[in-house]
Amino acid sequence: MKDAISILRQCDIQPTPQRIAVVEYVLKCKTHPSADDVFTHARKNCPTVSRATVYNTLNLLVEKGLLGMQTIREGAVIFDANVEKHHHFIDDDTGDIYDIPWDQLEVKGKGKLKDFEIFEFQVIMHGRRKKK
Amino acid sequence: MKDAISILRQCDIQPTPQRIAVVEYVLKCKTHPSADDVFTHARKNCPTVSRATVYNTLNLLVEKGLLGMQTIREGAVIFDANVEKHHHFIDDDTGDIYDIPWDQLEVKGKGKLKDFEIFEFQVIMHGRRKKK
DNA sequence: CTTTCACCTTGACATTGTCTAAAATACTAA
DNA sequence: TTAGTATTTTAGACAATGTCAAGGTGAAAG
Repeated sequence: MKDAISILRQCDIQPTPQRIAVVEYVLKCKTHPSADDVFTHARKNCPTVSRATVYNTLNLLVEKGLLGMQTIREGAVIFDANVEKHHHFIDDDTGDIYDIPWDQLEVKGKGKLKDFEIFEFQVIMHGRRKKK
Repeated sequence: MKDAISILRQCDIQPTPQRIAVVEYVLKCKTHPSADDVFTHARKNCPTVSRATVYNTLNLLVEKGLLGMQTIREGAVIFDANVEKHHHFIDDDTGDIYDIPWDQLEVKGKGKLKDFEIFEFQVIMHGRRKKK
């Protein structure tokens, strides 16, 4: 992955130490962190970063298309470094969220919804991940 | 629709005036109200009902299967008097949420997800409702 | 009448998220 | 370099969502 500074520059965002700390965590995070998760981890590399800056930076990244935002869990929005289209599976036991590749599922019948213009869609599944 | 008192009795919930006010609004509501919406409307019929009682009653109804709960909108959980399986369409302009009948869409490929045991799923769509 | 029990209310509390004012920092131009 | 301007950051206030505990109310049973 490109380094945080190039990524920010490429999107016309000034790379400050605070933003770098946020980007370095959130864009290489394999899980689906909440804003507070990002705040906690960003503090490790940049102990002075404030909550407001974390929120500002996350919103900036989402605006620029570098980060996905999902409202599939109760209580807090979660962020997703994977900005490719994909579906989501939520393990109800652990709360873990898994990305499901876009081409694994096919949704048929959207053409029948004459009253609706669909910009985007996804399948949300709940269940339990099988033990290996 | 059956009256609120019978519905509550049928589920072994004591029908108090507060609970009746909540049930009467939320179970005949065609939209997808938040807990606060329910609170506001229940107050009209029962001006002393408290926020805590509204939350308690809503959680009871969800437990008993009389009410659906969805976490598809930012900021607050929404409730759904329609407890049949269905999909959801969210109008990004207005924030309105529409139920999409279950048999209008078909999701194929779930069998390929060998690592996951799916309890339930739905399609969430975002877009704009076409003007008539 | 008193006890008991379920219920309700109030208010405290934690969490998420936004906003503002002021301080700190970083660019720009002479 | 220095002054001036623009951008960022911070701390704290604030509002909204939701849960919880403590105490109050009221009805039924003995």
